[in-house]
Amino acid sequence: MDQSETMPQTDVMGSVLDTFVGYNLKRAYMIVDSDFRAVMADKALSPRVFSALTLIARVPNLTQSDLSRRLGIERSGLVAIVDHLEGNGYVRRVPVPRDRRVHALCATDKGIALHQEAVALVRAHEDRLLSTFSDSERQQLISLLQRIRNISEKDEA
Amino acid sequence: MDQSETMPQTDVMGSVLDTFVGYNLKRAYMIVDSDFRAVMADKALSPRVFSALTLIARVPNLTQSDLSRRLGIERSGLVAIVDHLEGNGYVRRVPVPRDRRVHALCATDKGIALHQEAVALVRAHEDRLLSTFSDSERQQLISLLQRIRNISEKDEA
DNA sequence: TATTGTTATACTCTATAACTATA
DNA sequence: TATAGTTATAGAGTATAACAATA
Repeated sequence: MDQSETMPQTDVMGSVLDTFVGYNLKRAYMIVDSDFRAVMADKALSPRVFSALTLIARVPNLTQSDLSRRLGIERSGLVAIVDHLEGNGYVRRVPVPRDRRVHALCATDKGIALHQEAVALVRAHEDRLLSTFSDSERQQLISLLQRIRNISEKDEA
Repeated sequence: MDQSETMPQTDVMGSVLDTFVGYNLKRAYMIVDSDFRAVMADKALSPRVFSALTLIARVPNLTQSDLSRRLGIERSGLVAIVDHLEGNGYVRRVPVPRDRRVHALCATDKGIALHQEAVALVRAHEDRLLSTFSDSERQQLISLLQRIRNISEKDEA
């Protein structure tokens, strides 16, 4: 009788958990996320605020609904983010005459400046954290992660 | 004068965000995490409870401190997880005579059975979600993610 | 003194539902 | 009716600090 059918193997060093993509994804995500927060703490930019500012700075006249779709978060969750950016003078909610329900999100000069500083800081943070990765390995990782992102876009369509 | 020095490029299709490892990591993580939760909902196993049960089932006589170090979460956060597993009869906190501070965590037969079902379900969930990945691509992704995990272990040491 | 498990607490991110004002 | 922005609320997950029991 094969014991493996009735009993899980004990694993002392390499855990079964390490064979799951999801577990490795989470652990890696938490490391990168936590380093990001440490680096950006004095700019008061969390990952989500950074992402929002980046899109607002680079895509003119985004609406909040556009932005929520792009970032994959709910409209309701975006309100606090835009409040924060507007409260610190990085972004303005500009009324749109042809549809008075929507606000166009426009980065101020101060917002553009912060965006540029922030991108440089985030690049430096990733360069340092991933200093043992070759350019090709880093690109490979990004491609594989984008494959996962694309799977879910297919499901939605 | 080079405009790229003073103005960020606008990006309409592929965003700068897509060039950051962290952003892709987060988006991919959220997709896998959300699919995991949907699949495991009727077993009431969140990712963290699944991970805890898996280690408890496979590593005999773990203490909570051991487990928290293995999972990379605080001891305080583990209490609710073990409470949940113990409350449902999957795990017992067994007193250890030689050190009365610690509890050995032991999976019950019911816990072992759930663990085995759960591992099969999680494997199926990843096989389905990553069905466009070859075995080698999947292993490559895991290896790259483990490289990130190892970076941080180095920092801790 | 240090460690184990625990409690209390708070913060971030996220989601859902319902509201309002427009269209 | 449907959509944009908003509010209220709740639920995970995480972290920090402090405590009692024990080493």
